[in-house]
Amino acid sequence: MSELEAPTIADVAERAGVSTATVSRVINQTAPVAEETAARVRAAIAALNYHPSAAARGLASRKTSLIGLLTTEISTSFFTPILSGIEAGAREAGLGLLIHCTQDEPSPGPGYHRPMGPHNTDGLLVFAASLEDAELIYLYETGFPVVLLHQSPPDSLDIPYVTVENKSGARKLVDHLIEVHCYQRIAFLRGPESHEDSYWRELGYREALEAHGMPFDPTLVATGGFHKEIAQVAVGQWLKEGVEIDAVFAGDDESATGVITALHQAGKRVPEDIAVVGFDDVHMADYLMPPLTTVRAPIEQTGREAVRQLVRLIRTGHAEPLVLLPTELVIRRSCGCNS
Amino acid sequence: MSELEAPTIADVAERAGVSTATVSRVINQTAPVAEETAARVRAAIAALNYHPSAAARGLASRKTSLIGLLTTEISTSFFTPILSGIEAGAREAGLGLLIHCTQDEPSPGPGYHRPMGPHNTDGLLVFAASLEDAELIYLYETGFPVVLLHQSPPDSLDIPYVTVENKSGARKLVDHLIEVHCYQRIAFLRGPESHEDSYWRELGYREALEAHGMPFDPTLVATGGFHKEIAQVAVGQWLKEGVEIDAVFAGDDESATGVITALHQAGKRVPEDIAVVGFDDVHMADYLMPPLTTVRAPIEQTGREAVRQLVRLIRTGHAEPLVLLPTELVIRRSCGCNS
DNA sequence: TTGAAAGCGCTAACAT
DNA sequence: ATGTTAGCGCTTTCAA
Repeated sequence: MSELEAPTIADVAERAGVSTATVSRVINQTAPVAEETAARVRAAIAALNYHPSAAARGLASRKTSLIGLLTTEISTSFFTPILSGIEAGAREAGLGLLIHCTQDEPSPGPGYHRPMGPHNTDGLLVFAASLEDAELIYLYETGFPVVLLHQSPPDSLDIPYVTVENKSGARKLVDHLIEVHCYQRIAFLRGPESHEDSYWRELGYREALEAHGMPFDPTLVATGGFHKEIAQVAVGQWLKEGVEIDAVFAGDDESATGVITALHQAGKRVPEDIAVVGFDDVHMADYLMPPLTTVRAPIEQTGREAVRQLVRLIRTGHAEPLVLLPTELVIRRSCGCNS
Repeated sequence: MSELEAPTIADVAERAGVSTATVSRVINQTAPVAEETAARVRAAIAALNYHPSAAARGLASRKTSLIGLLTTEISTSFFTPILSGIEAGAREAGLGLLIHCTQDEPSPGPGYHRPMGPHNTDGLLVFAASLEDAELIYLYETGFPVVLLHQSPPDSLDIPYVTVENKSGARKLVDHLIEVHCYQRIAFLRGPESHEDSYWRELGYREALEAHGMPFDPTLVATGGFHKEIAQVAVGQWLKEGVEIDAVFAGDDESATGVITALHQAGKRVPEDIAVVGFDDVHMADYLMPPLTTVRAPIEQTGREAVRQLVRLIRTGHAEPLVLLPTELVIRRSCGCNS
């Protein structure tokens, strides 16, 4: 447990018989160095097991080599693959990843302690509604690189954002329910208000109904919160009230799980009595009983792509204003197909 | 997009009419400051929206206020709650969290670039086998704070570690299978070798058999890899070979999902024909068909606790050598109960 | 209770 | 191709 002092660039320079500037040059490949000299430096680095101090480097170069991720959730089946994609993207870009979950935190009033920002990162990834608009706007005006994930920018500022084709995915899904299975009474479960995804999915749902001349019935819409338990009680409520339902579009796969469970508990068969479909195609979707018909959203890619855009923004000052990743219908059995 | 220069401590000092030292004192509460002065400083900080540079602070104080997390996986149902606990723990401790997934990376030969260590963090959380023993030993000898998660230290060094009571949990589970359900041929699915958890669970399995005078039969053990697909094919293999099985202890819930699916596909009923039990009690466990009997491992707490120990280690130089979180049997239906 | 000033370990501009 | 040196923005003695 002896607190050994870590070697500094000066130690390396001394051992290699060069100046610290030269050591810096071979480390950062920022200027040509004679191969023989470079070799000596590398040897010294290896011998001393030298690793440059991130703080010193950051202070001198004014960059942290870190990106930050602000999120509202962390262990949901939806966010988890996104995080995976982000981590992989950051790693590939040679950037460290700082993460922070925003929960019951004070609004940015006076004395607000920003967990991440220009003081400790080179750029920020902001998932869903994890940052107040005011903060977002402040960062934007300040010229700090930010990319939004599954959320559009406030005040239509041109902050780049990446998300999936929610509306058209939902549209395809509900079209399938109507056209192939001829379901008439299709229910929809909303996600939490903080998820813009839910808003677009509902729009797709409504468009599908309208396109087929079917009325939008408010009694067929409830809140599932993108959450198993919440969806479960919502369905229980419908059942108790005797609402007539042919199929339920659960908003996401997580909710679909709760819906299926509620239906089973009520003695209903899926899909014979009531069909169920989800959205996202999370890992579990294929393992539910019955296997879940859903929309594949490339959410891991969403994370990777967000990092790519953020890196572009950091390095060039520009990025794609909007990246919309395509979604794809995944037919399994819960909709009534293949059964 | 104007690249505004961020205010420095000097700007704050000037605006408040004090020295930078005083500003530092009110920020860090490192020495008494007259309340009236402090108020002026705080006002200046708020007015300028000042946030101290992490790099400068780190360089001067020789601490980063960051902890690092090294892991082999990130989006598994097992790791996800751990991460959640770690993030919450770090947030509560006022520390930033840096995460890095170690995948197909070069061994620490010459020129090895350590993603995290003394150069960029105050301490490290190491999950499972995410860091080579050599590196671990080096960090240990260097006196750098490290806490292990779900893994014991190499060479029995006294590096603190936290994990769950795998062996006794498995023992209780298999005891239940034997004593309550009288299953004779109980199969076991191993996890990946990199997961020490699997080793201890197997030990619990073997002890339970032995305690009941039942032979250990190698043909009843295969590798499920803590993975749905792998478990699925392992079970398929058993079925194809006609191995007689009463129940399978899947190693973890993830595998159990694959086992149940394989059994369903083969036309077997769970638990009537073959019972299935898991380990971990992940979120999905209660939503499988049938609901999964398993062992509740407080894995989110495991993450929180690891952070607590790491913080202790950083601040005091000492921590609990071993924290073993208790596990608890969760009886649902897949074992044959309540059906 | 406060200020002055010396670094912390790097990078980068400027010399040579 | 390489060395010198002036900061980067803080914290922390040391004085006052």
